[in-house]
Amino acid sequence: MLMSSPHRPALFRALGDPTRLAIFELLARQEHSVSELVDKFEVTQPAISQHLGALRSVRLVSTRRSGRHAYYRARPEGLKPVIDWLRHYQNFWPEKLVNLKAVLDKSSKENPHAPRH
Amino acid sequence: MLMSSPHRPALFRALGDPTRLAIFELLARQEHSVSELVDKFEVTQPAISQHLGALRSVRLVSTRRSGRHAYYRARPEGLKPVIDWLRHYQNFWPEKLVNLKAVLDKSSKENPHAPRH
DNA sequence: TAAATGTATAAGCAATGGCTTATTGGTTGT
DNA sequence: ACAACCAATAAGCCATTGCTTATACATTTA
Repeated sequence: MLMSSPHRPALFRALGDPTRLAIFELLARQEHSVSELVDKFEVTQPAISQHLGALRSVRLVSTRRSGRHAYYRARPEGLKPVIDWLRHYQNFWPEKLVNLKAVLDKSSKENPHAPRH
Repeated sequence: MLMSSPHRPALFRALGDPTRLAIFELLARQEHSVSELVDKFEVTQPAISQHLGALRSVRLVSTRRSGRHAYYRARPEGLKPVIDWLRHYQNFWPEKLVNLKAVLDKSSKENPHAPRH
């Protein structure tokens, strides 16, 4: 049976913990085994495994077993609900306020510290 | 002094509660007074005020006072850190995995939660 | 087989979060 | 002035969360 997409609050909640978000960001850059992740954070292995379980439960990461190692990587598609949600607002917010496509089109190197008000 | 943008985990956390996310979504569609929000949810006025305080603390909403009423509305710019974060991934994820622009270009009818006009 | 290794799960604990009722402060209307 | 009203804050309660240590399970290695 096809698994349903996690509810948006659950997705946001999964990303709402600093350690867990950092883990996700590492896994977005490249696959890591659990023990590799343990080496990179100040928490114990069970804590890492629990964070991975939380990320897995909202389908933000996938896992692959090889021998006694478990390799995790981010699932970019897992962010689709967030993207859809932003697109949703795109439809009824004044374009000038947040033009998602324009933002996404921008080169990432331009003014990372642009003023906000 | 210029206020700094909230850290991403804090932003995600603010959106990670179902009631608070629903409040934000209402405020994204149109301005509401606190008492109007109270009428739309099953929680008490203090609970609503606390959620609004949480959203305000990460700059996702702004407030305007008029007489004894306080009117809140969403701040689309408050979502910019989320958009920037997604764009960030755009730069090092294989395009086929999550082409944000493509997703944003898709017709909204395949989105089960498309906005009512 | 036994020991070591990698990971997941169990159990418990302190901190946090979201709610409630009670109260306060500020504004409007009589 | 007083009462009614709107919203924010205080204080307390209970559920959840993120961590820990202890343990279980599977795999590899000696």
